[in-house]
Amino acid sequence: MSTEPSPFALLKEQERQTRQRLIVEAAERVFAQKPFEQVSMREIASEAGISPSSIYRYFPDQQSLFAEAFAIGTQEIISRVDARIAGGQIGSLRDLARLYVDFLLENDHYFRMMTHFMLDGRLEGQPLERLNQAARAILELFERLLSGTGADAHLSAHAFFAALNGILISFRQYPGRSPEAVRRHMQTLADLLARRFEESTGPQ
Amino acid sequence: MSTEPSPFALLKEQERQTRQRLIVEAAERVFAQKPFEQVSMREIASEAGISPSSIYRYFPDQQSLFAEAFAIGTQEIISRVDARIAGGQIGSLRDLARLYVDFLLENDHYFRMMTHFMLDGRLEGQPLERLNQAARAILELFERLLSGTGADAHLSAHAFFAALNGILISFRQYPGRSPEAVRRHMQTLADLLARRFEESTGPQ
DNA sequence: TGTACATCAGTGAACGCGCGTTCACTGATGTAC
DNA sequence: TGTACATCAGTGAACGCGCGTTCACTGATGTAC
Repeated sequence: MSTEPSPFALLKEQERQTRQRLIVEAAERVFAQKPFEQVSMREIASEAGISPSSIYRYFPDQQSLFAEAFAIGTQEIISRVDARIAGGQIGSLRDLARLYVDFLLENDHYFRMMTHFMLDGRLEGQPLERLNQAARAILELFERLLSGTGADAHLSAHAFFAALNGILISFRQYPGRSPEAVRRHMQTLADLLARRFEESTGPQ
Repeated sequence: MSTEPSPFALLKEQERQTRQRLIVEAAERVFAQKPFEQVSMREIASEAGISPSSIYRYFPDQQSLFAEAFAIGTQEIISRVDARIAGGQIGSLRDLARLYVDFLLENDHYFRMMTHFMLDGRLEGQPLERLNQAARAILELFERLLSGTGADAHLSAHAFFAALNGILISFRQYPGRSPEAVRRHMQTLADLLARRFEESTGPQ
């Protein structure tokens, strides 16, 4: 039925994807400046240097654009963590916790999107699938590092993952603290948590 | 300078506060039906059986109304916990964790507001003060129950509080689980967490 | 080489919507004399 | 008891705004013959 796509058609398609990518990157730059729920198509277009209507050449609606940005961020965090693991830089739960906290502090818009989707969860289809995959991948990392403790590694991984998210949310606006002090406090709490999870080696 | 307010004036003021309260309660009923960020003044007015403009007789703007609703919810959770403690129903970290998780699962709109303010933090003045007071009160509860473990009770309380919030957020949309299954999973994780914090009695 | 046609990225203007909020007004109640 | 006035809860209509999205159009590029 379908003809083999010509090299020209392929190239065109590639160029199209490149431009699509440029839009997503512009969106990420805007997300870095304000809560992403408040980001409008007009702002993203302006940042990308195109007109708002042009975005609709590449995404059917705002939802899809946001979900794509989120999916890309997810891929990034996973590949970063993978790289560190491959590089042997992550040997303990503590290392992983530290990396996780740092990444989410530095990629605030990604963190906001994650909590947004956790809270409101309007995701569907492929983007939802990607989010769940990412969560599973992270949980597996934690699980692997927890498997030596003798306790139920699966449950522990869930609790630990959730606890780190909670630290990131709960102390984000710690009254009267500078961003750097907040970061230190979060790292201290993450360390404390990791210790609690590492030291308990007894049954159950 | 100021005259003693007459009983009549006092009564009038009381009635005014009662009506103000009715508006807040209407708002809470609407919050129960949808994410509170999506709740409009028109909806609240409709639920309260008044016109939108009437709300402005009682609150200067939407922000203030929402903050008031939040402050009232905060008072409620604290007085509930206090009552249970006075009743001797809370003897362990586990009990407290369980109560906390249950309360926030049952008062979803309150939980959403809490995370909203933690994330966006547009609160100022008195409402912000109330939020911080509430957080401190809860942290003190945790701290008291953790003070026997020998570790730094203050930091542990922070970590534990944050971890519970994280559990509530991270598994809220646990894919493919019924609300009841989600609740059970959260309680399991909260229990696991409490155990980790209780059992570690060594130094540091 | 020249001409007619197809494709498609990009655009400016506009549409329709729901929102928070304001405003001029009504009508009920209480007060002063 | 009657009358003029003050207070204030409540209202319907409207304002102005910014949003996501659509639409008819332009202009550049490539293709067919």
